[in-house]
Amino acid sequence: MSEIPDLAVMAKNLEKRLVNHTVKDVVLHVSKNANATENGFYGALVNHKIKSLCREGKDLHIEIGDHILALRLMLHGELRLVVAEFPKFPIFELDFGGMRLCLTDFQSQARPILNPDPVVVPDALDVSFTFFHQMLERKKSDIKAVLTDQKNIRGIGNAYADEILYDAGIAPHSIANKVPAEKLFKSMRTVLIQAIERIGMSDPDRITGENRSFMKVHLPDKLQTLKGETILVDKKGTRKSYYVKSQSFYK
DNA sequence: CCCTATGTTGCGAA
DNA sequence: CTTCGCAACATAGG
Repeated sequence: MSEIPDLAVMAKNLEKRLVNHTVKDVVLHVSKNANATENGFYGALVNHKIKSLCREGKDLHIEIGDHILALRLMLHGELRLVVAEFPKFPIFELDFGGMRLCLTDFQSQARPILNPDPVVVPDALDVSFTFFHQMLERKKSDIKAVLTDQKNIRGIGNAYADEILYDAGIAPHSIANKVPAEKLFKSMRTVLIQAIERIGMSDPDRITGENRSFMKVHLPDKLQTLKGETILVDKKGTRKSYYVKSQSFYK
């Protein structure tokens, strides 16, 4: 659920809280999706300091000693910094001796990844226009499916894809290689960067959850946008797209 | 009780 | 072979 903006704010706030803390213990509560055993995480991470923490696509990357610990939140993963609490649905935790960082997920899909493979797919906020344009040229599927597929560009999910396409005035089921690439590229950056700024301002200490109060069209409970446009809903497979009539359909 | 939410995976179809 | 579309999985909370 968490996409680039929420994760970016989370990463910044967590970094403030965690840099220079030493990992004293690790607990792997749910191992089925992890790429290492509890002993593997323990050996790599314990007695090492947190050097930095950043967002990479939809993952958080924590640099600990000479290792990278990636946390992938999937749909419902949440992070909490706690002292005495033991949050429900624990997946993994880093213990700093008193304070603990807990990854939880009621669907048990969130996972810790030790030393993830180096990333080759560019992030939506790092990708060059040239690369983005060439990637779109190769795709004949729905533009929305292209934007949300992490094999193309990383970090955008169902909700922000709707917001970006609304901003660009492009209908979600347009054919990817027919849409105005430059317009879409600009909207992608504008929407994501503005959301990071707004969430950062309104939730200066947020380390979990998401803030969708700034969304303009991905509004499951509303019939109209703030501008009074009727919100249309389309279901393709089980994914819903929210958009308005004025978004052009390129085919 | 039934429905909703959606990231990711994997398979069948084109 | 490649690419696309969709079903399947996970399950708390409304």
